[in-house]
Amino acid sequence: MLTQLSESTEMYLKAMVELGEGNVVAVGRLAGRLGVTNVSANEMVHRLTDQGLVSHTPYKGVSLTKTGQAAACNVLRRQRLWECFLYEHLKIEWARLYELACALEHATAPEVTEALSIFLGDPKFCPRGNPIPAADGSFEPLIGVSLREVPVGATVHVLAINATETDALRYLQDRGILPGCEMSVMEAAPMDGPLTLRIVGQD
Amino acid sequence: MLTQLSESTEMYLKAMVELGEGNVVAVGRLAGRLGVTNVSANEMVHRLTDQGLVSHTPYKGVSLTKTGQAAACNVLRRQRLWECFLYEHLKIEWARLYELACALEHATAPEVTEALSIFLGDPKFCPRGNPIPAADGSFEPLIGVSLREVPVGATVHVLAINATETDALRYLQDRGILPGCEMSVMEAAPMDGPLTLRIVGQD
DNA sequence: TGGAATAATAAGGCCAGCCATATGATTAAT
DNA sequence: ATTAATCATATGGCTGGCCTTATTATTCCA
Repeated sequence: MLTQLSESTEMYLKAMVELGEGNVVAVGRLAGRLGVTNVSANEMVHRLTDQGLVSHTPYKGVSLTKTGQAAACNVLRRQRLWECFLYEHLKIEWARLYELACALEHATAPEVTEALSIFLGDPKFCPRGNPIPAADGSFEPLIGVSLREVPVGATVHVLAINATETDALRYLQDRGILPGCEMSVMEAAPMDGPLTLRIVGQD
Repeated sequence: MLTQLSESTEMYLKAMVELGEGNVVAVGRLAGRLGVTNVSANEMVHRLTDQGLVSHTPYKGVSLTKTGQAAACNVLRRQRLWECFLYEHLKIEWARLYELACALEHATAPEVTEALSIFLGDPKFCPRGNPIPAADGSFEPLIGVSLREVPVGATVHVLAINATETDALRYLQDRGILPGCEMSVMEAAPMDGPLTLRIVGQD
């Protein structure tokens, strides 16, 4: 059924979940995320549509079909299980987990995925704090708040990191901004400008 | 330097080591092993030559250059380390190790390879009995004898399995023909016909 | 030495996934 | 209502890796 999707296909599907705001994603955002041109993303969206993985309403956006959703969760599961393995057992640097696990995920057969999950003790979250979809495809997204929506002065716990680029992750890592960390918002510059944070336990 | 080789390139290089009889391999045998036509293998050999990975003497065969040798050993190292991991930690069926590890090997960054080796305790042999090249590329092939060369009546220990196809491996697995097993050659049919073996400990 | 088997090359084609450039269509905001 | 920005589409092109179907070289063996 999941006839074996190409690496590229898996990346598109995963990207859709990762930036899936309410399920409909603009093709342009997909393109940006995947580092391809809008034209290329558009072509690919057509192919994905033909395969029944997404549905595309021109000028509106793309959304995952049932099948696409299942496939995407499966990719996410592999990705995040590998992140756990690389972090806990191979002691790989936190900031590189996403990148390195991403390469492995496309090469992982179902029996390896499930054996890996068992080996790891069926973890429910990856080292970036994101939930790991279950083997049956069930997947409950985090209930949390984007940092941008936190009022100035409030103190929060970091639930998960959404960034995926190694550089961005390293930036956070260097400042100790990891899941579980506690911080308060000191200042928010206008026009989506920089946030000034105080990390609890640092000065 | 090892600029990142394509999956296909890595497969060709690995195949050359695996069936490297005295280092010069006929293009036809490469094609057979990789399941492509002779024409395709020939084209690919050209590309590999252009990349300085192999050297090809028409009508004679192909051999690995220094660079190609190093790259091939590196692939082999990844392959066999993953075999160890899949077998010892994920409890994957012996006959499927090659196939599943093969997929992972191409997606494995250097730091993952080395961290994996440490995690596994720097194993020297894979579950098929073949040596794992060292991180520096050093690699001493096994000293053993092909079963076809064993005289009738002799008793031998199985040092390593060379087969890579899952079906062939499963055939051996089902008969308990694994590294370490002891057997004697009862009969050898002419013209490279079947061998009749007695496995020590079985009747 | 001549023929069979094997190897190499040439020519044309396919597919996925990307690219650029250019032209329409739609949306949203003034 | 007009316009800028975004999105879609058409066209043509590229690369890697594979394919088939010839045709031509070479090797090896009888």
